[in-house]
Amino acid sequence: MGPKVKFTKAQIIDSAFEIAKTEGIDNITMRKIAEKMGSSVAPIYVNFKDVNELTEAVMERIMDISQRLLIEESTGNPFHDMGMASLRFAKEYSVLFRDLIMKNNSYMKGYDEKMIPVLIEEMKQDPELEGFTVDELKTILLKIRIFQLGLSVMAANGLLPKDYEKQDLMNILSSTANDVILSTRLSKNQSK
Amino acid sequence: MGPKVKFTKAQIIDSAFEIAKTEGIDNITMRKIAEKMGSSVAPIYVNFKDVNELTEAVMERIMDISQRLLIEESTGNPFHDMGMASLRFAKEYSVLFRDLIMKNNSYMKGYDEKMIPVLIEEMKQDPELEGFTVDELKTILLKIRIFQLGLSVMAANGLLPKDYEKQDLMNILSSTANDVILSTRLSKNQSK
DNA sequence: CCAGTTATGTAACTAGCGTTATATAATATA
DNA sequence: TATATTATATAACGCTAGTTACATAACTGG
Repeated sequence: MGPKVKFTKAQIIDSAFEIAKTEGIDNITMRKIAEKMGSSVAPIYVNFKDVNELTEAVMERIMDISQRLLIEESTGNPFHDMGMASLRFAKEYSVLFRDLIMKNNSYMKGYDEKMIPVLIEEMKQDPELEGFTVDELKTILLKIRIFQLGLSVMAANGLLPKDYEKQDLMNILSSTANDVILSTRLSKNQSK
Repeated sequence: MGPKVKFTKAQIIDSAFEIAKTEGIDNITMRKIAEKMGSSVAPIYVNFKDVNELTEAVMERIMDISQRLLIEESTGNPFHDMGMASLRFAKEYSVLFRDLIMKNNSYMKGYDEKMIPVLIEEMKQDPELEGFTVDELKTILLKIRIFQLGLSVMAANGLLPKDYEKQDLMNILSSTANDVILSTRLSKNQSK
């Protein structure tokens, strides 16, 4: 019904994603994508209504990646998995990470709000966290999430000591998690 | 030697800062500033070579503010002061905070690097931190700085529980600081 | 009071953006 | 094979930037 397709939707998203990954989401432009593909802007407009629809597609691609990272790091320990996935994302896609955090975007917010009750449930099953009230668990989780975010932001911005590797990041994260848990347990027992 | 000055350098920076504060640093434009002042762009170019020189001036203004906050919160306890100042900045200037953190800017980086040795020295004097090695103090400080950054990012992005006030922020910060210190001391004693 | 200086306004130039109108050519179907 | 379809290229339109050229008018030193 027409000539052969030279530039597919997937290629367009790929190119747009490359730009977003290196220059940030706001720097996606129709002309840059076209140049990257060696085409004009015409094929883009055949596949996408406008630039918003295209950036939406790129956002979905980004969410897929963060989902993939979470699966790749899956060990069954939800703290570890989320921490590792978040840190990998912050390090491997630091520009995008900054974009997402900075944009205060609804993807992340909704994701968080869905994950918190799940994590609390997981925590209830964890023998290491036995004996805590739900409120205590919530506070522990909040502290760990705050720390993890701070760590990810530092990693994305190169604010950590030069020789810090991924393993060091995980170590300091789990070390601090232990600090919080241990300390909470102590003050709990003391007040008894 | 010429007509009266109607638009001073200070006024220009003020207007630019207002725009930055509400719309972000990238949204400073010559025409917007002019409109805010009720002038043309001409007075701006008399006072600044180009838009970069102007945004530099705005950055300095922002640094002045963060400095002012630090002084206003000064109680002698460096943890408390930095935490409070950072949290106030994140809450009162959330757009700017996001710009600064996420831009990976050299101001912050240099500031951090200068502050760390100072804080370590202060920590050495703190009776609550007696008996720790310098390496232990460094780890404690790093953990607290990471947590504080995460907390500030959450505050700036409205990611914390709805009813969280400034006092709650300080409470969770100092609570976590205590967790870290207590836990570090325990594991230190255990290994003896 | 005159001349030079300069603060300001106006309008234009350039560049990059999203978008669209038009032309062209390749393909499938009838 | 002829025609309708459609993927692509080109170029233009309108918009918003930063920047600058030019005109105007106010002030000051002589």
